[in-house]
Amino acid sequence: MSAPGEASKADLVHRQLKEEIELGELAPGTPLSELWLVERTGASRTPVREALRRLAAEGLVDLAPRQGARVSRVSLRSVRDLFDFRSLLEPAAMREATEAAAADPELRRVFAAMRTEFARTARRVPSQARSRAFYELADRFDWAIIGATGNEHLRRTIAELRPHTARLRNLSHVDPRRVEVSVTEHLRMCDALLAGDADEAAAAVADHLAQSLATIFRNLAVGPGDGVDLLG
Amino acid sequence: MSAPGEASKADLVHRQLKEEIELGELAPGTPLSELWLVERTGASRTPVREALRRLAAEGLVDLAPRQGARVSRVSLRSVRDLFDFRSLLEPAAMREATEAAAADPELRRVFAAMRTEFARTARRVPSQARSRAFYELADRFDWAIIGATGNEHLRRTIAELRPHTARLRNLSHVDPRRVEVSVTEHLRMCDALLAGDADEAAAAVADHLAQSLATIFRNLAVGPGDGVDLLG
DNA sequence: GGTATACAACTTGTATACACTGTTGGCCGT
DNA sequence: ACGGCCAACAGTGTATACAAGTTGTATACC
Repeated sequence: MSAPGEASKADLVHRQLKEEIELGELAPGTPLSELWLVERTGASRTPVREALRRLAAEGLVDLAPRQGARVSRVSLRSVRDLFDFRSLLEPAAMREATEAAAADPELRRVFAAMRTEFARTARRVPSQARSRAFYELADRFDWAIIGATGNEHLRRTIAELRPHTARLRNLSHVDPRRVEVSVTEHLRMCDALLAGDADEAAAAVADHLAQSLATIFRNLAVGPGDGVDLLG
Repeated sequence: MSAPGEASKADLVHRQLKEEIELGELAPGTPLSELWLVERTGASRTPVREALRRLAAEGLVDLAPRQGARVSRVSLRSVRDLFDFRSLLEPAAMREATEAAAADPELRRVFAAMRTEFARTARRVPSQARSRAFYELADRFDWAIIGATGNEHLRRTIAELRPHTARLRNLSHVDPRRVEVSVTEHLRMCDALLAGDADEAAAAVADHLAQSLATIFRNLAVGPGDGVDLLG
């Protein structure tokens, strides 16, 4: 309790790198030499190594045994895989959250408050600030869903996918019209969840994911072939 | 190709520990001091640490920040979570495998051969040897399904759950009658897969998992409460 | 001119020494 | 006898030195 940091240097390096990869500041394909990270972070090789291994386990870094680490690349294939997988997991999580909310008034209150915030966001004029505010709110919503998920495996797996999704958002530019639609999708999810309608809530998540994927593909569609790496 | 080991010491330690945990030789709750593992494995602390972190990421080891690692405990809750999660993932994987097999004659041949082996197993007299042979075959079947899964996330996640399942099997004793039923369940899966009936294949997996869970709960049911740790 | 080979720089893999924290047992005081 | 304090210990977190492998380049040879 008295620990100055509570977090080890490995934690700090891990968090910092994860954030930079998520934000796209470290572009896909960027080589991550341990020594370079040592200079950059001030930590020694041991915690840097640990952070790299963790990132590799999360799929944010590609690790080649004796030749170093790179920020993982993003292919059209990997995007499709990611969203297919999310489409499998997140409706299930939403179902659990819906049932949890039905049984827990406090949780219901939290989601009701978020619904109000989404509605308020919907009425704001489109702007970069609104987009930022929306995505920040959507993040909190997602975390609330994750938190309401009882199944440890499901919770951890979904949480591990989030940085990938966030990175995609940050690598492609935000489309204001997409925000418009996404707000209404979130309202639909909130309504179903608050109504205790698990099927509808799950369907809402699935639709939301399908729409997100379509938008991302539209904004990313560039390369000649399918297996082409987008960035890096 | 000329590398003497191809595998780093961290890999070796990781693999060894994983196997020992899976087999139950290292019981849940067993403290895993780094120094003890250093003596035990002959490697130095660095690879030992890396192996421990990896095992922790896989959920086979519980890591308490400044006080060491223990083999992760198994609770009724964790068993339920595991099987609920598998029930979400594996039918989806089976669907993918079914479609892959429909499109790939070579793959179909592999599964047909396995079906034959399952049938042969069914005709053997019940014995410990048959049980071992069956589980070895079932393992190969599972890996074939995993291998036929196109989605990287799905594949990796399912693969990561396998050691947990195997450990449960090894911690509870094998029930010969369960083997009997499980063989027929696998035959049903093979038939559906070879017939290209994805729905039936998925349903077969779901039933198989439900039966497995029921058996494990029957064989483990002991403790007073729900949250009670079984071993360690 | 092209190819093979030896070398050099750099990278990761491993071992070990040091720093710091949490725990445990005993001791003292009450 | 019981409870709290303190010190020795054990264990992890970190830094760094050393070993081994890989890649790219320059050079010699065909």
